[in-house]
Amino acid sequence: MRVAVSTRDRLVDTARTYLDEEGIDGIGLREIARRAGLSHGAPLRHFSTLGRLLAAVAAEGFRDLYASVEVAISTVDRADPMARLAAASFGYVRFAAGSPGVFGLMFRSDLCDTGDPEYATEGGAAFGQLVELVVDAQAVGFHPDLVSAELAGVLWSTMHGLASLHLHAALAPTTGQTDLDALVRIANLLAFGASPTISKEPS
Amino acid sequence: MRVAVSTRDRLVDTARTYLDEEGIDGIGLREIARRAGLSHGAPLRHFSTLGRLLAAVAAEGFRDLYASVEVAISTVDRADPMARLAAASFGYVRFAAGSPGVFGLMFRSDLCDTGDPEYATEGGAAFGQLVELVVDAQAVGFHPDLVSAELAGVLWSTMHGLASLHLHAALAPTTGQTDLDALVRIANLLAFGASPTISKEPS
DNA sequence: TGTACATCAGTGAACGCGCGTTCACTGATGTAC
DNA sequence: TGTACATCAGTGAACGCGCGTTCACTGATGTAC
Repeated sequence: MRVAVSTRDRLVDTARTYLDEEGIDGIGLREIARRAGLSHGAPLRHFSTLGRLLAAVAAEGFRDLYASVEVAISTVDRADPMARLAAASFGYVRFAAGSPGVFGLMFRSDLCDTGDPEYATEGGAAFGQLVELVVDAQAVGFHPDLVSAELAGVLWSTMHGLASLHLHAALAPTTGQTDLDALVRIANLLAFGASPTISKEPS
Repeated sequence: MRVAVSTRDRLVDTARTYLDEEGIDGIGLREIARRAGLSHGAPLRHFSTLGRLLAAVAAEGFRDLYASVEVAISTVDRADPMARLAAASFGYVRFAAGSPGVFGLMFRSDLCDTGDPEYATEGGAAFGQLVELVVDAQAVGFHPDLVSAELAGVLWSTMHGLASLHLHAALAPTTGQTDLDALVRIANLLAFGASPTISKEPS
């Protein structure tokens, strides 16, 4: 079933597809318009600048990241905060692995207009989701003395670093053909002493 | 004392200074030449392409990263592998904080010609340095069952993520005015259960 | 129901920009004899 | 010591490119009366 969709949404969708298929390199107003079957000036009827368009794409990415973490969390025991936190790690890197181009864009402040309110809102929501998980974990004894946001920042950084370096293939030549999930399992082991059940992949 | 230096080295130096002062955005052959007081075509007498020049800059960056880690390590007990590993984390982020532009460039494969042998050599050396530290730590009981290169990859990723997100100011708005060393201390606490002495900054 | 007007998405030509790279050249330096 | 030649770093004009953005326009749609 095809749904009638606004040109605006189609532009964002086209950009997302381009990014994940071709990478971030050739992204631009003209290329997006070309792929959407529009004249090269058309996107500016919907976004005042390229930076705004890309910010909308990135915001959509943060929404997907949020959803990916939700999916991962839903596969483990709701009453086990540590398991949820460990699952969130998998959710994070799976999003990055599944949408490498968008993931790469989301943290490129030279491309996205980070002043866009939607960008800030969605980015904040994704981080807030992790902070909540951390707070719950602290309530059951996981480093309750640390500032939640800082602890969340460190966990986020670990997943972010794993995903970034893996996607840039910076780790592959030195660590071999290691898959990302295996590295996340190690990261969880270091941070949480994660149990085997936690490190299992959700189906 | 000023030392006579080759134009080639001056170009690399000029690029490094530009990157750390102005960021990665306006980098290019013409800008580097301008700052070095040369005509815009001159750099091509020393580097066949811009990508090669930037690869040389990045290679120099890896050498500095290596040195920064060495400095950090030298401040702790040589006979304590865990302390050395924890100190290495500080060395990593200090390099990134001190040379944010070069650090940003080093992992931009769209800008650096990563086929450059010097780039690969120096990058490999920096990672190898960390692997050696990990091997020593494993010898005294730190997750001896894990593959050294994978464990090193996870630790590298954590520091890389912290440095990247911090420099992009992605963490600042949500975690507050947190300084980088504080986050590294938390990361070390999670990974190593680091003692206060380890988390102290080398002077 | 019909007419006049406003709105606005989309078009396509044009502008101005800075880029990486090429090219023919100049001029200084080093080398062979 | 002097001459002829080769080398090569550096110059500056030029090429061709694709970019983001502007602008006057067309044509379809919606609205007021």
